[in-house]
Amino acid sequence: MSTGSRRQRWDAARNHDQVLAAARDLFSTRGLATDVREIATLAGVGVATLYRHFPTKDDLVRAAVADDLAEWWALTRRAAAEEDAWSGLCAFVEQTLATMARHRAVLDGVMAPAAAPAAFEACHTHLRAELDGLVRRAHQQGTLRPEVSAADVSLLVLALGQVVRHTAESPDAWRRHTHLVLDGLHVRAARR
Amino acid sequence: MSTGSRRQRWDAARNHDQVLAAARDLFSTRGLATDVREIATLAGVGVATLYRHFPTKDDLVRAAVADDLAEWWALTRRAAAEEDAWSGLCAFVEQTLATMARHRAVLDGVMAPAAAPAAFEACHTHLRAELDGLVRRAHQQGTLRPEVSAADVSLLVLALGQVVRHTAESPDAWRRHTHLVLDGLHVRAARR
DNA sequence: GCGTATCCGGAACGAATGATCCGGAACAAG
DNA sequence: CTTGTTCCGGATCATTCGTTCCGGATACGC
Repeated sequence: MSTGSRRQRWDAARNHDQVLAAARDLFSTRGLATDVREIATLAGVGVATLYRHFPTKDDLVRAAVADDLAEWWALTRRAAAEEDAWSGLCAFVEQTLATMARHRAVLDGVMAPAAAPAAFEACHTHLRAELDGLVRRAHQQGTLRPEVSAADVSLLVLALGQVVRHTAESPDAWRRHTHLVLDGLHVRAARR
Repeated sequence: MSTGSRRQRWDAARNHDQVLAAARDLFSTRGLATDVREIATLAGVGVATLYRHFPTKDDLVRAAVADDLAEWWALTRRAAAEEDAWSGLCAFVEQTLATMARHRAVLDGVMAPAAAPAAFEACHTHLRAELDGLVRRAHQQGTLRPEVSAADVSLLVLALGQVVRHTAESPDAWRRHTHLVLDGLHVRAARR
């Protein structure tokens, strides 16, 4: 975890890691609005030290969520590759929301209309890109209602993020709600 | 519109009305985060005057949204009284979202988890109360999928509020999306 | 141990924003 | 017009939060 760059003091590297750990902790439980001072305090460090390692709060956010975003994207890529596009779509949505539920900063960053830090620039693009193929395949397989576009699903994810925010303490609640809504977009054998 | 209280200077009453009008304007277009100074400026008045008439920003918000909330509640009550519970439910949701789309402060106030000003205290309660009856009747009439509870619809409204926020410029977009999702909760003749 | 380059921590800055103060202007009564 | 009450407006306070500064402490090479 410590930076491999040469010529750095031992305690500096330790502080870097402690700040990063504290940032991950607070950002994931309290969201993007977390005060930088709190992070520094939890890390047992002064604000200046924090800023020495991460010149901007945005940099800190980026570093704190990088792993989670990477993991999220890996999960969604896997979901998008599923043979059955419908179950892939469900997995995609559920894993996206699970990521948001686990890491409130991701929730904040993805859901914020425009005030989102640069750390989340690529998220919407990524979302749309993966969804495009998945939705197309689901339409081909006839398991997704034909009026539903990729943009619709993308919006739906943001909308369900709001559900996650209001039921953060019980994962079952948002999961149930998500399945309820997704089920409404499903074309079952019983219909038609 | 001017306060009926006796013994008030005419310019004070005029200022009261101008502040209220400015507040309505900016709160509805920019949301709750609007700076109080902007409102005062638009009203052609100093901040102190604003605070003289509305001792707190929260009071100002309350006054600015009171009519809209009343109108919203009237609309939803009417929707809740419809014979066909399903179309009543759809009207309920759509009118709620239309209110939020028209008045961003209402959107902010209702969607905010806990930071909502006191002006929106009763909203969730009201929402739930009206939805309870509506959902029960829809279940009796067999037009709403049986797993869907009033709490689900309540959450759904908040979720769709996020859609409104992301498609604020085009009312068609959120309306279409809303119908898409609602349609998924509908029990049609074709199913079962 | 000692000197030096590196790093640290808390105070302080600057901007945003809700709220208050006070000298003076505007209105109403006679 | 005079006078006294009411009201006004901009400066100001207080708080929050991202960010920077600087005197002092610390680790590392010898």
